Amino acid sequence: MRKTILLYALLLALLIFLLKVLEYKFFVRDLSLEFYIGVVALLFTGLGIWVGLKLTRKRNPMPPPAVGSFVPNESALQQIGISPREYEVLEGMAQGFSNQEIADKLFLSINTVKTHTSNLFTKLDARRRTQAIQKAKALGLIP
Amino acid sequence: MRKTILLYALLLALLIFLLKVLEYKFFVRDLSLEFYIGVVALLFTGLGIWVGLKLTRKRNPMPPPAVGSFVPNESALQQIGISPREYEVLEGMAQGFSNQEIADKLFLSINTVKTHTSNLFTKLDARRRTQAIQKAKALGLIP
DNA sequence: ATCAGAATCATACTTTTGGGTGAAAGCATT
DNA sequence: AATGCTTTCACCCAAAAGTATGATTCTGAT
Repeated sequence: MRKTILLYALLLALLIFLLKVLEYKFFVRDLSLEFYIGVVALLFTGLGIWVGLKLTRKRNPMPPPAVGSFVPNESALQQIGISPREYEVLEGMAQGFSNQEIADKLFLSINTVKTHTSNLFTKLDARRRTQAIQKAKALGLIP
Repeated sequence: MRKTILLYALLLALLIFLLKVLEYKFFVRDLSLEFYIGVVALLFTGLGIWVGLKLTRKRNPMPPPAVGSFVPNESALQQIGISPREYEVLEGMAQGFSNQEIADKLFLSINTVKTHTSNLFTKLDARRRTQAIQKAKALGLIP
C-alpha cells in the first residue's frame, strides 16, 4: 500500500516534470491544453484502473482447467473456513505450481503465499501440499 | 480505499503546490496548466478506478462434471515407460505421502524413492511432485 | 469506535524435495 | 556371456517447502 502510493506520487512527479520540460523546450503552449488534457486523462485512467485493481484485489485468476468447469463445494469451504484468497492459492497448488509461481500469478510475495499455504494445511489437517490437494479433492473443493 | 484516495488528492495538491512555489520563485507564469492537470488527473483517476472495478466484477461458474470409476490408462503408462515400481511410488505421491512415508510403505530406502520420483519427473516432464500428479491425472494414469 | 477476520509481508530456521552422479544386483533376452 | 532394463541404494548440493512469530493494513460487523 505504501509502495503503491509512493509509486503513484513518483509517477505523478515524473509526468509533471516531463510536461514542464516539454513546455520549456519547445514552447508548445498554444496547442498544448487539449493535448495535455488528453495525455493526462489517458495516463490517469490507466493508473486509476491499476490502482483500483491493486486496491480491490480482484486479480486475474489461475489458468483454467482445460475441460468442463467445476463447482466447488461451498458449504464445505465455509465449514472449514477457507477464505477466497486461500482458495486461490489452493487452486494454484493443485495445478502443480510452486509457491513462487503462485506468488507471481497472484501478485503476492512468496511469504504471503507461504502464510496462506500454512493456514490451508492447518485447516485441511495436512502436512504437505500433496496431502492438502488430496484432501481438498476428497472434499470436493477442487476438481 | 477512501483514505487512499484522500491521500492521493493530498499528495497531488502538495505536489502542485510545491511546483507553484518553485515556479513563483523563478518565473511567474500562467497558473492554469497545472490546475487543469491536477483536476483532470483527479477526475480520471477516479474514473479509472471506477472502470477497473466495473471490469472486474464478474462471476460465472458453470455446470458440474461427471464422475466415473477409474482404470489406469495402461497404454499411456507403457508409452511413457513408467515401470511398475515407479507407478507405486506415483500412487503414494498422489495420496499425499512424503518420500519417507512411501519408503516405509514399500520397504525401500528414501534414496530409492527419490530415484523413482526423479525418473517419474523426467518421464512426466514435471519439476515438482504436485505437477507430476497433475499430469498423471491428466493422462488418466491415476484417479 | 472497537473488534474480529482477512490479507499482506518479513525474518529466521528446519525439513523435504529435487538434481546429478555413480554404482551394484537381479532379470530376461538375445 | 553380453546386453539392456529395473530396482536398489548412497552422497552431495541446491532449491523449495514448511514452521513459528510478529506486524501492519483494511473491511465489515457490532
